[in-house]
Amino acid sequence: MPELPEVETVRRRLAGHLPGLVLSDLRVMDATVSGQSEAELRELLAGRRVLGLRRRGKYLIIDLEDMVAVLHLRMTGQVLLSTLGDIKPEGRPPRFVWSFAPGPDLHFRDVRRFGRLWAFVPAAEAEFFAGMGPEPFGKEFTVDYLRAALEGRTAPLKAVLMDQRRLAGVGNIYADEALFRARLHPLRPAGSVGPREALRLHAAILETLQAGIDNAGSSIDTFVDPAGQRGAFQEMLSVYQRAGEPCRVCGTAVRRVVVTGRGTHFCPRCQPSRGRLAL
DNA sequence: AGTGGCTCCTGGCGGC
DNA sequence: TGCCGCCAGGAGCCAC
Repeated sequence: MPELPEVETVRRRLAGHLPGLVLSDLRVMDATVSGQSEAELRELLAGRRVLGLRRRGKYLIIDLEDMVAVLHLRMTGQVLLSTLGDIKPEGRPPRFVWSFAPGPDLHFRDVRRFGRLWAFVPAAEAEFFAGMGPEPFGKEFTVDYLRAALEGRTAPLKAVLMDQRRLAGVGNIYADEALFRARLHPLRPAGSVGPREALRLHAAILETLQAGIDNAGSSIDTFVDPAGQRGAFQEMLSVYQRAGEPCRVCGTAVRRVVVTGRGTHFCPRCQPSRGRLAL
């Protein structure tokens, strides 16, 4: 599940290879990957030089001369670069392929086909990302911002953390891990979080995301970087997908509940509900 | 407006 | 051994 750390891992890898190359051609094997046709995408993108790579939340942004391409990996998206390792054919063809001159091919693989590609002029970018919450590592995401985002809300704390309009980049894995680190119960009403707890949560979000980036992401399911390498953060998870296993801090069995349709993992002892919840 | 439920998609896995 | 049905989840959409 590519979240901010996984997309950042992809961005850093590509940033060492793509800038300066010309996107010479592209082929779309699965038309559902974009609302734009292969011909439209080629018209907009082909022949342009790559200027750089950015990330916004879980979106990967490829800056080209006078044009922007945006890719969302969603659940199972993989970006593979042929110079970084042999791209071995697997059962399913890539959803699209970009060819660079001189040099490598970029394959976008995506088993569950939720990933999406967009292309537009730079002037359209602000509208594209309008309504998206601040970057966790940006200046706007302060403790005060977090407190205001939680204040008065009855929705589960975890649901607010994962709401991309409130905060960009946090998904299911890092929400569970950040809440564990902050010792906060995922089902606490967001508005019940006090000032000291918000301070802990703010630090926990940043520390958890940074640990994910430092370990090249979590390869829980299919995530690999553009060289086909797995991340290592899955080996350090405290609660995510550890239901029934002992908490690494206190030994209590990790519990699993469903919060807004998402598997949610927590330690009932380290993350007490403070009597507000019958759990 | 805030909240929650549904949908997309398919490989993998549990159950019988 | 084989097959059916269910599950995972980011984000958009819809209903209340």
